Amino acid sequence: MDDYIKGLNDPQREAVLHKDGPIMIIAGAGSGKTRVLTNRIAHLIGTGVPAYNILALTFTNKAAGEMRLRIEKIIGDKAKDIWMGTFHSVFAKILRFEADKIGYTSSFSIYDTDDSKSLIRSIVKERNLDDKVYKANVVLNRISGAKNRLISYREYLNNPIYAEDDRAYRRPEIGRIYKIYQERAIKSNAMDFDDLLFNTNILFRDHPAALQKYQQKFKYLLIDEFQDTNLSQYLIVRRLAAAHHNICVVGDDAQSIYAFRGADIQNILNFEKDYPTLQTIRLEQNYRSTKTIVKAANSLIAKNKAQLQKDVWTSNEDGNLIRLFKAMSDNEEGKMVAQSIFEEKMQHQLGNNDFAILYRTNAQSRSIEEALRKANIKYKIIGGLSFYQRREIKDLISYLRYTVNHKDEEALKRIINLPKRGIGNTTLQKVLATAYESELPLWEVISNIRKYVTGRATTAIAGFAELIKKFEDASTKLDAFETASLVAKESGLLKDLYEDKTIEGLSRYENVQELLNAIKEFVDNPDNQEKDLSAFLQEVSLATSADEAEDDGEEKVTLMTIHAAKGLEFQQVYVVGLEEELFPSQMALSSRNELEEERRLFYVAITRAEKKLTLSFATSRYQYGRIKNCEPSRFLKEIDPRFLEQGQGKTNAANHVNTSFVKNLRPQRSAPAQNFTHKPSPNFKPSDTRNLQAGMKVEHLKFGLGMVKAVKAHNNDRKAVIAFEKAGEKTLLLSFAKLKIHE
DNA sequence: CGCCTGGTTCGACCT
DNA sequence: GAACCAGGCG
Repeated sequence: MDDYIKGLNDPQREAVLHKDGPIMIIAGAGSGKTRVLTNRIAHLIGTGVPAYNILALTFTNKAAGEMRLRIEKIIGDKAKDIWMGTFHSVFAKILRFEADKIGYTSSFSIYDTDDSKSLIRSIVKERNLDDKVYKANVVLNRISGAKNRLISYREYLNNPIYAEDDRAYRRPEIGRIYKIYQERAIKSNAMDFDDLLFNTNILFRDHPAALQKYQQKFKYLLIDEFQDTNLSQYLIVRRLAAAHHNICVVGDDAQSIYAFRGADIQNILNFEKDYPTLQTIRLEQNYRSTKTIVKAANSLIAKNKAQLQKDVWTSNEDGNLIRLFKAMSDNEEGKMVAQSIFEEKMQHQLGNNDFAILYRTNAQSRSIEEALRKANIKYKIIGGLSFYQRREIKDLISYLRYTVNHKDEEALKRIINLPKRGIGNTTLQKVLATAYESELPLWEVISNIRKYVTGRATTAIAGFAELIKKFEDASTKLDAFETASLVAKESGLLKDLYEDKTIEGLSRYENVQELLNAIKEFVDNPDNQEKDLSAFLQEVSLATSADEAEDDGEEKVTLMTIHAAKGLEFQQVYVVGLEEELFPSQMALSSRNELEEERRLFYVAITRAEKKLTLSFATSRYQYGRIKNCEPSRFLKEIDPRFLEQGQGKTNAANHVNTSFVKNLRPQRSAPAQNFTHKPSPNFKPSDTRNLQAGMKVEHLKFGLGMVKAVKAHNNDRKAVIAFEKAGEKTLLLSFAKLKIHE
């Protein structure tokens, strides 16, 4: 037993040794939560609980994998039998087993956000609604919000509150769209992300035998990052725990940052009501950060009203004060950060891995990346456009999805004319309309196209149907990798890419190869019990951006959003873009709840740092291609100034920024300048010249995408693209205002 | 049908 | 700046 509790403090030990009954662990930032969780699971198994009776729900699949490895180190191979993963991946797996009970087949597709939005767009169009009012994003958010609260479309349509609300926003048709969306998804044998949880609830609600089976299987439940579960997720675990009440939740209300997708702090607050015998343990000692960082974080989060009483402390050293950089522009901010990282590496013999740069939005990475590249500092970006979102990858995946599931309408739309085989939108619409009107399955219409539709494109469609039949046939005889290779080749996708000799085309080709490699690995991995194509597709659809492995052995600075940084720690952390309307974001300003969530987000960012923390903001920044003036974030003023460099005794942090750094970082002069000599043609219409200033010099001309030349101008610190010139047509000049001048 | 292009719009964060 | 769309033309 000593093995499990060696070196733990009292509350940690208590959390590990507690075995039966409900327990809630409130784990402050850096309080050794992962260690407690792993040791607790190891202890359960060590005291006789079979590994397959344990279900551990984590926030990312990567976190699950790492935890499994750590448990394996303690108890060995048995750890393989623990069910571990995200809510979505675990319950998708269960739904595959039980699909027939809820009107699906086990090869159901998982719609990603793009698929969902595309489906909504077609419904809005079919119903002749105004797509300015019924924007796909808005509608999807509304539907998603309902599903996360377990409101079906029937309930939605019958609920006067929703109807009232939608009418107030002049979107009365949302309930109808929800209904059609859902019917269409079922017809396509497809579930979106929210359906995975929603349908699990339905399964457990309507099929007591199934529920019982999983209750008996999962005798011990552990839920990590409990503060970020939504109602739908919570009800699933509550149902599962109903038989044994062995439920352990771990979370920190101060780190709840996913309210926007339905996470509900009430889950933590209500937990005690649902489990009166609940034992609550608080882990308040921080092992990660310096006193300065812990206290600064506390001083910030104290401004929030809605929170559980907690006193996070540390016995670590005081450490450095928190640095604050003020930059003139986002580009300069990048330079300061790059320069600072360079210096820190030199002074303290650190590697790139010791640094992380965190930002509020993915778009902010651009200026930072540029600066790091110029400074020759290797970096990696977590998140952003993921591998699986790339066009060529989605193309092949759509083929695979359609091969496995002929009902998958969104996949069909993507591939039916890819590569071009002369099936245009008109034809596609005709086929879809035929299927809807005669209430036939899509595949029935496509595979017997001449029976239903006449016209030129029928030959092309018949050819397409042959192709798909061939793929389907292959999938029954070959393994997932062989099938996918065949599909890539015979569909013509690979050939298209191969013939594209541009740099872009080359990398696309490589990406497809990489996807095939991934499938090969999946097939060869002995830990995977199911190796068919749909198992692979399921895994791929639910891969988190944080899951993407990228390991060429080189040390790199990590760039990511704060959301993606949850659960991670770095010796030195830079939080950039601390400007009002960016962080906190514009939209959060009007609502106190949202403002408090932004504050928690900043709290998460600060508490990622072990030794040194640097905050920065710019006084101007690009947005939608134009310059925006920025004010320092209110959050900077909320940190107790005693913990900020040069902050003694003053109240306004932003006024005593360390500016010594700025002097060394004047923008460098580049490229020979020449006077701007272009004469605007009669067609010249200056649409936006806000960034165009007197005295600007033309820096260089650029051949951009296609046939367009860009004329760029700059003076000392402003840079602007002021015109595009169409090749061949002398001087059709349009005016734009941009800051970017490189490349 | 398919390509080109000019116009328009954009509420971040993630499964 | 990028993604998406409508409209025009070969």
